Amino acid sequence: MPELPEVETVRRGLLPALAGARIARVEQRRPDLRFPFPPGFVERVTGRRVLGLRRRAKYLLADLDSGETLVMHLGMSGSFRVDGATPGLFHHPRDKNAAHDHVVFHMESGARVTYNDPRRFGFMLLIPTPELDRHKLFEGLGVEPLGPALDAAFLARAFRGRKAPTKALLLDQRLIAGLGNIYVCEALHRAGVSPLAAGGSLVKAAGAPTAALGRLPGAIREVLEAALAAGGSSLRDHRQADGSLGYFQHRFRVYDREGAACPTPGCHGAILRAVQSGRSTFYCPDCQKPRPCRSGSGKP
DNA sequence: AACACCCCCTGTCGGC
DNA sequence: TGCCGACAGGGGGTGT
Repeated sequence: MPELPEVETVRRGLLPALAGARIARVEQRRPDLRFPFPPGFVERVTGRRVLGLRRRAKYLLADLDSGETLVMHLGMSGSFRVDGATPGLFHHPRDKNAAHDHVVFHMESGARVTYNDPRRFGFMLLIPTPELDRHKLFEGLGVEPLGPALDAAFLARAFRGRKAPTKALLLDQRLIAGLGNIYVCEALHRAGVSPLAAGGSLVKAAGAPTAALGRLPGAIREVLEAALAAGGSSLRDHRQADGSLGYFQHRFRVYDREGAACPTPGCHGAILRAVQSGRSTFYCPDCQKPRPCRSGSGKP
């Protein structure tokens, strides 16, 4: 499930149960997820108070009063469920997946925060809080797509001279941190940019962004904001921490819509599926042409 | 350096 | 109905 809007939605959902709360007990039900849990994981987390819950890219960061930060990544199929403290919210179908409940945080308040992850591509680490920015996982991370650093000039600098397709560059967490396969497809469509075009083709010789590249930051921001407002996308029954479903998946314009009519007004194209670096790309070949002709004169 | 490809793991879905 | 391959929101590692 988890790209930026989903991880941020999870963060907000966990806030009431975690922020300022003390972890009374931890159940770690297996030795590893994608990576082994850090040595002494249970002991280092038990009894700690959670000072705050932040997000960076697709990582959740719980700052503990021990001076360590619990770093959590949801991988492809990770999710959190909160229950116990506020009865009567929403009853999650928990039994079905209980085999994949790998970590349970029992809060002092009585709330239970359960991490479930069938594919186990997620992971948890403990890193001293002051060292986070220097840690291997974070030091190379790119800009936050909803932050002020993402603009046309930034993309022009990042894309200049690059032969990799635009899709691959937008997925590269070292450039922009937080986008995933869905929202890259959606943003490219909204901007009218071909996912197949070389990144460098969107930058003029002098290093200035083309009109097409200029539309991308706004398109990225718009689609992320809209997804956030919808509580993220709920694919494969994925739920928010309170058990509710995000509904942005109903607003996908291209993702997983191969063969459907392009939703761009006036466009008569049909959505295609392509494979780029082993992952599906969905796009409209008519309004996402390699040579952007949507604005400006269209001259070379 | 930059890019393409493989892999980790489980579940689900479509085709035969 | 059942079996089998393809594919899934991520990203680390390796080989060219």
